[in-house]
Amino acid sequence: MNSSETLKTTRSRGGLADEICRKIADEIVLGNFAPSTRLDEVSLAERFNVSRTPVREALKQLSIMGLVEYRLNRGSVVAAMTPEQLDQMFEAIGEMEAACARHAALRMTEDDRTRLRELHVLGRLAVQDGDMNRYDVLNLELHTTIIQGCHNPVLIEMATSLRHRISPFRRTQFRNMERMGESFAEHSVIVEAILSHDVITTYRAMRTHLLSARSATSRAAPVWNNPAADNSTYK
Amino acid sequence: MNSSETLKTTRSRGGLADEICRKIADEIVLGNFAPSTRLDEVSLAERFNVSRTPVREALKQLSIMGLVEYRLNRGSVVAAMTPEQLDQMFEAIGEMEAACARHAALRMTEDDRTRLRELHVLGRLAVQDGDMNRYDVLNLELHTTIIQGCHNPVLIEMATSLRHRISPFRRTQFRNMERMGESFAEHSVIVEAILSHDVITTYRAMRTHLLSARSATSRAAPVWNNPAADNSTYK
DNA sequence: GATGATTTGTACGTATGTATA
DNA sequence: ATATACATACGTACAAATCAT
Repeated sequence: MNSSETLKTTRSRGGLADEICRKIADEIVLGNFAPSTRLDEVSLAERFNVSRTPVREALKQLSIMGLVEYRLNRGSVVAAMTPEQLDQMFEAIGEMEAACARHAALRMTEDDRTRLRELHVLGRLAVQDGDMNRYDVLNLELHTTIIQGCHNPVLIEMATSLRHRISPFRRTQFRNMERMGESFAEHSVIVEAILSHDVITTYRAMRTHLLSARSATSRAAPVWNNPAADNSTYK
Repeated sequence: MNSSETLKTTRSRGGLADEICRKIADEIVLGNFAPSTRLDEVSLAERFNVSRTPVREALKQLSIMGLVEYRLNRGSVVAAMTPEQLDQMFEAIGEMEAACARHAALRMTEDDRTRLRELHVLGRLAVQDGDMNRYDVLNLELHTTIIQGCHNPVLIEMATSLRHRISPFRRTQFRNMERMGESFAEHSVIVEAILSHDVITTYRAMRTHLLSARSATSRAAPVWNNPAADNSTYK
């Protein structure tokens, strides 16, 4: 009955639906639930030791967030994307993050800027070590720092939401050293522009950077939206 | 039992939750449910002649959309915004629509451009007649046309969602002829830039335009988030 | 194409938590 | 501060729809 981590059911407060929502979202974002995976309500309910009700509410929320597709009377699946949709997502992310970065160049606090510098330095070390996994983490943190640097909760929320939506599709972004080096070089321009409050360069460099990331990821894209794909449930 | 429009329940198929969600969203966007209005589950259920279950699911969806605030164990209210939050929303909308407009300048079809021209001409007539209500409608349609002109579903969805979220707060945007005239003049620049594929002018003009709208609306902002405001339910 | 099995959709009841006197 | 009233949270039961055979 007690599935592994259900100890957490110590449950400080109610809000089961929100908790389930977060858990499923994590599984999706972390790649444990792959795109097109069927999300069966009873299985999920059993997995989390709750009834179907909070699971259903969580799935409804996730469908609005775009992480889950909700087909009527036919259950939910982890959102899948055609290469075309992925491209559109990247375009949107580029616009959002470039806007965030522009504001960040004007609004970042000293602490923000310090963290930005630190992360970039750590990124350089990761590149020198050829440690792509570590660079991937640092890359994410750097972008997060810049996004949050705009200090506009609405922009932050939108950009973060978009990042979550594509995360299941970018697990292989840095497969080769070449792309990692390019990425770092682009980061250098961005970081320097932000630190010198140069809004125009910041904006352009961030857009350029995300266009590069777009093509890099698109090239790496396998056959996701396999039409007659696996009906395999996650378990 | 049959409240006025419940005839509509002819919708044989399920999807009640989504339908309720849409209905409540409409009421909010149209201003029938004012910000800070309490959304009582049983009252809503009775109003729509359904049980509380689909209402709850709808409220969860609406909270993710940002139209409703969901406080745990304490029910839902129509999302209210402080002037500061409203300002942040406008900033985000400015970024989104400017991005949409830039893409629209490159991607609009001939039909799109024709419609843009038509709407702008109709807007001029409304200004000449001093018809603010009509201009308000045309203004909305023009912006919608531009947003959709980017032909990126993700950007369109985000921009549209933001517009819905602020709609309860902008019902008094055009109270004076002066602002209407300004708005039309700004539209002229934008429309011309789009029609001549001038991405830079389009982008800058749209940002400027929405900054103007921001200050105009902010100035008109009354005491929305009244702390000890009415607990009046919508009925 | 019809029928049974499985899964989703809705209703309702009870427990729990919050607000109020 | 305690008790009472009331609204929400979750679980369970049943109805309806889809899928497989």
